[in-house]
Amino acid sequence: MMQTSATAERDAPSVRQQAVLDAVLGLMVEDGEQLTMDAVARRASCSKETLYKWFGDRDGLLTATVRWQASRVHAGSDAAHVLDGATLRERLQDFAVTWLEVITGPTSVALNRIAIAHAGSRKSNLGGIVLANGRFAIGERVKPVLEAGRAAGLLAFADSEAAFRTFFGLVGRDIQIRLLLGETLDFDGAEIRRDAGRAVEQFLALYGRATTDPNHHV
Amino acid sequence: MMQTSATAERDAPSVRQQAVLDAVLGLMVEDGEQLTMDAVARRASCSKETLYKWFGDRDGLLTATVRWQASRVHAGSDAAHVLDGATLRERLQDFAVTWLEVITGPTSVALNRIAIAHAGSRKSNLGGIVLANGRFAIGERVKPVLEAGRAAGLLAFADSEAAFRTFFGLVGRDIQIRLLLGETLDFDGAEIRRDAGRAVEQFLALYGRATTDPNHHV
DNA sequence: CGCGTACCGTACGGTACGGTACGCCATTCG
DNA sequence: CGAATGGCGTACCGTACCGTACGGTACGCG
Repeated sequence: MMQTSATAERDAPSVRQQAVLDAVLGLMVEDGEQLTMDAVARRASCSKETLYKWFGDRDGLLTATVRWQASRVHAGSDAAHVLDGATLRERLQDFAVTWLEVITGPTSVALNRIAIAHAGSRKSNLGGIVLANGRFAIGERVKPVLEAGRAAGLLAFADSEAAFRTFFGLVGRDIQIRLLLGETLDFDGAEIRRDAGRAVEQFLALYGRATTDPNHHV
Repeated sequence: MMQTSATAERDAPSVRQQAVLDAVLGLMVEDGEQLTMDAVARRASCSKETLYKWFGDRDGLLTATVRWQASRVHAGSDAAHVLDGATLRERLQDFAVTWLEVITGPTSVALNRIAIAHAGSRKSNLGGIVLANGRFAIGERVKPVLEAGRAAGLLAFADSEAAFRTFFGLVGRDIQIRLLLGETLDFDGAEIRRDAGRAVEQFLALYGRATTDPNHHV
């Protein structure tokens, strides 16, 4: 018995399959309750049998969807090993803005809701995937910047993981849990930038050595 | 047709009803998946008919359970309007420890999972109840302390809500989302106290005016 | 003693949903 | 042009679970 496409395992989804996964995301965002296989098939204009052939079962479909969404977030590889104070501040600000934009987006909220609901049971750890591509992915990207900042004498900390976690807390605060619990906070870009700026300033106040260069404007 | 007990609405649950709600909590913690009315009836040694008579429907039972758990958390009313640096630090430390103990507890994790899963749909906002008794309740208790600290010249901030949210972020960081997503972090009391202490120090570093009294030991 | 009340245990109906089977059409390839 | 393949639509099955109905029992009260 050859599986026509073992997409459920690891392969990148085909274009048609991506359309299906986008349909799943759409349904998640609209109403996480009626995320049924029939609804997905209807929305994606495909048959349920195809869904099962491609993704195995419902969990496989959800897992593929989470992976698909995760694969979109990755972007912007990093360079610039030499840091001055302004650049460090700028990089941190970028991370904070990006992170806030992600977690306040309806897709992230819906996806995290599904993953958290699933985390109660044991099978198919969506939570692990979301964590790996969210919290941990951003951590692995921020920590080198922090360490570069330390190497440049701009930051002082012993444990980069601990430093990142503080940064994480200063940026996110109570926003994610409030959104997940159903509160409707509306963030425009200006608000996010303001929040991110405050978080970066606070982080630098806690961990900055030279209080960043004095001739820093705006 | 008189309802024998309109408990579903607002009254405090009877002792027998509390036992039922504790059974629900037990099932939530053990395995949020099989939280079925049959399972609750079996666990609580009562009939399903009684469940429906007392709580109306499944959502009513869940809502009553969330309220019941929420009613337990409230404790320790506050006094001490005059603050010195050591007392302020101690109060904040207490709040941080209490909060960390709550959110890392299995009951809180299970309850938040249920509420978040429910927050996707519209009906019966468990999320609102959890927010009101968790995030917002602790906020309303911390803010007066912060304001007293400001009145005593120990803290400097414009918006007590914003100051509290920073405190919240410094204390919780990524802990809650990681737990909700299924990661198994084990915190003992020592770890929690260490974390709380770090958060308080960082908060005071950001918002403290006089760096708290110099002859503060321990 | 007999009756009502409250509750337990359980069986049942209705329904929603995951998963499967099958008929049909379109495209492609020999 | 005929056959095969892939996929859509749909009907169908089994099951899980919500909500209800019903029989049986213990207890209080006239």
